[in-house]
Amino acid sequence: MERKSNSGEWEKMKKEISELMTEGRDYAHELKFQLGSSSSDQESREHLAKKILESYHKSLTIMNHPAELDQVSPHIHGGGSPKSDDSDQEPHQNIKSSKKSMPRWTEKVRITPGAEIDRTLDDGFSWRKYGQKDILGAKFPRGYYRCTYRKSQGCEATKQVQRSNENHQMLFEISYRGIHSCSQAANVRSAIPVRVLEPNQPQEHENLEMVKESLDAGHHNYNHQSHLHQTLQYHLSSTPTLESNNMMLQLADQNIDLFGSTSFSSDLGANVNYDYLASHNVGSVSHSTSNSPSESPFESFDPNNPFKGFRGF
DNA sequence: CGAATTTGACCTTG
DNA sequence: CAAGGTCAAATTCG
Repeated sequence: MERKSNSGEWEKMKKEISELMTEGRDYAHELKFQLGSSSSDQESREHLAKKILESYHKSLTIMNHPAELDQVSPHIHGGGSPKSDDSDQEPHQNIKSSKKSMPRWTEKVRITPGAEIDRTLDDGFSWRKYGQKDILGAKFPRGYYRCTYRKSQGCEATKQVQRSNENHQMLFEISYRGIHSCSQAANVRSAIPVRVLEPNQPQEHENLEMVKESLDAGHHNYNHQSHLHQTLQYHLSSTPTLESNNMMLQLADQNIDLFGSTSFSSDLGANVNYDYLASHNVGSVSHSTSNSPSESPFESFDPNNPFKGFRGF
């Protein structure tokens, strides 16, 4: 065998592949999510599939033709076209974890009237709102939140909360970015995306099921998924902070598996419908302040009742 | 009075 | 350039 070249080249290649694979994973996450969601169009799914294939292709190309590294693999970030090279001007150094590489995922939370919102929308983390923006085509503004402990503990986790256009029930799309590194991460159970399925799922997934299966076929190891989840919880409850963070990063890599089969039935009653993940929270910082904040479109459903005394875990 | 939110300006990105 | 994302001063909350 021919060792390709110096170790620098190898490292570079390794990094590129890693990024590509990460990108592919993220797209796969999104696709997986959309497959499980009733609201996603064929077009975006195809787009995602294309992106995934692209990632594979590039990775393979790099491995087979390391010389072309520079051309093949620009840079990856979610959502956009694979162009742009930030090799030139860098306004700000990304010494810290660049946002690009942060794990991202989205969940949808539906709330039917009568649900205990305050409790339902609380993922256990403390969030601090830092912005709100009107989004084109969206009826409600999008809220931007970051971890309360960003300053004190350098926790970079953020999330965006978007209420979907007027539906009968309130539907929120919550996008998370970054993993909590704050001390809260050790205490919050579901800092990791774990899918929660409702018993009465829509019969939407008929056509999708095939695609889904073909996806799953790639990593057909259903059984250890729940094991993974258990491992996670174990770590979360037994490990203070940073370790669990690493743990979660690893797990973030395995989300695809987790989504596949891990399922709970919430004992919250029929009011709550988790479309995706287990962790969520719609913006209202329910830990230190405001319970019935203002007339923000998010809290506008203001439950006159804080439901402070819900049963513990 | 300190902490959280609001909100318009400013920065980034496609 | 426009849409999205973030900053930060002013304001509100507890």
